[in-house]
Amino acid sequence: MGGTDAADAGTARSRPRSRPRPKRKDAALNNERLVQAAREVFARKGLSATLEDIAAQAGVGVGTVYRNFASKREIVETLYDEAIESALADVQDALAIEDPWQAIVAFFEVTAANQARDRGLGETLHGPGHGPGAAGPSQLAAATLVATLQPLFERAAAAGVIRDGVTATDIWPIFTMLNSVYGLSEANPDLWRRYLTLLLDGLRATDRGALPVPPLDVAAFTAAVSRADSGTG
Amino acid sequence: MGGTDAADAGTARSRPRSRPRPKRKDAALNNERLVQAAREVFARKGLSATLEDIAAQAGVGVGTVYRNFASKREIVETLYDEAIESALADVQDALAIEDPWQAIVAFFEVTAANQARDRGLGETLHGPGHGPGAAGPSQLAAATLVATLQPLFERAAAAGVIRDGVTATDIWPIFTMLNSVYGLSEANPDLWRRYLTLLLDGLRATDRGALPVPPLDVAAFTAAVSRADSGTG
DNA sequence: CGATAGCGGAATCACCCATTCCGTTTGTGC
DNA sequence: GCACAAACGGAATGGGTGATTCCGCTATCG
Repeated sequence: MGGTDAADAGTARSRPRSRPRPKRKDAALNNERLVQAAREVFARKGLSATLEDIAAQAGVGVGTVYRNFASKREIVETLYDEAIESALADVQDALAIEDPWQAIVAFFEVTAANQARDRGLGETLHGPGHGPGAAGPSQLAAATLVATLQPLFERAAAAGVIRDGVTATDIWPIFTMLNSVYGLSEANPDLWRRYLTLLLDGLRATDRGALPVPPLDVAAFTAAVSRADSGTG
Repeated sequence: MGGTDAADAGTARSRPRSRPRPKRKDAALNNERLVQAAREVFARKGLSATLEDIAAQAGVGVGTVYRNFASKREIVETLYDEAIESALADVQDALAIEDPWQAIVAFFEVTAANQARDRGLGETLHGPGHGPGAAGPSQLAAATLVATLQPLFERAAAAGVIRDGVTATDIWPIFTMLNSVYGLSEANPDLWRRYLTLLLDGLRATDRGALPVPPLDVAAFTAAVSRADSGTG
């Protein structure tokens, strides 16, 4: 095996004197091309897309994928490294909005739109993940996200614009639901907005009575997030 | 390989005279026990549960499963044969309720509760299914279901109790969303009711403005249902 | 040109699960 | 009890999927 292929793809250079070869031009191109391809494929098919899909999309063979990345997991991490920070930033953006209710609406719309556009993102933010490889500090991330969201919800509660009893932990189930609906109809890629509207209208302060079941408390929330695995149970 | 094992398991009895062997007592028990085990396992884990799970639950070996059923699919069909009729019956029950809005609420609650209780049921009603085996006339079933639901929604629309623009095809995405949320927290098996309430309150006639995106039309609906496959796309 | 980094993609490996096979156990009829 | 086939358990098999590795071939660089 080549041995030191993947890792130092971008580092290279520092060869003592008389380095026999610099680096082939086409090889350099491929790295960039692969990242792009992976981005597209994961966005479209989710993290369970195969490396062959990605290679094909990049117009190369699978071997080349491994010359640029040590494993599938590494690709995913490369792409979705900042996913969580990005989501947290969305919360901050939302907090910057004056109107407490509009802030919440904006948060959901932006975040959902991102996840609708990029299925891999949604799966990354969702926990241990559905693909073989995926895993991560998602419990931590989720907990952080909830903590960050707290002010958004508290502000809305204080302003009386959000339904009684709605808490930040409600976002997990809500995004789970939205996730399931993003790809329902190819002909109708924005269909999810319809159901987000339904949900938001349900979240809004209302005279229609209390919610029938309490939300997840933080412990249950964390538990739910960490065992978030696909199908079987 | 007894040959004629599976099919006639429950028929027996009428042994003229001098039949070599009647049927072993324990064998008869196992059939019933297996059905029960399958019911429980599919309810808990969904249709992707393995036959080994079922065998274990029944306290027998896999071989015995095959002595009672020709294949996994046959088990599924045995158990969920009447699933669709049952769902249609729920619609009829709902139509029997005077109040048009309460009828809709009742329909969703009953149906969702059934699917929450039995994950296999939800998957069966959901289309081609997530497991290797599953498949079926689900497009047809779904179309039938929508047709059957039509009166329920039309009546509510006529009474002005349902939000403008909500149609029977909306049930597909809604149940898809609910499906994703049934098992979120083991500590909180009724959590889904919280989100169903949110959705129902969104569906109710409201002064909060129109929905942002049109629903699936019947064609798109059918398309969506038939390609309802799991993750990857 | 000649050496060789890089390449494509077939072959491997690792899992997973339905289904089949077969030696062993266990009711049954005598 | 006894003989025997029905039933049984569960290991072996077969097919499928997808990540990862290997290797002969090719294109680039000096």
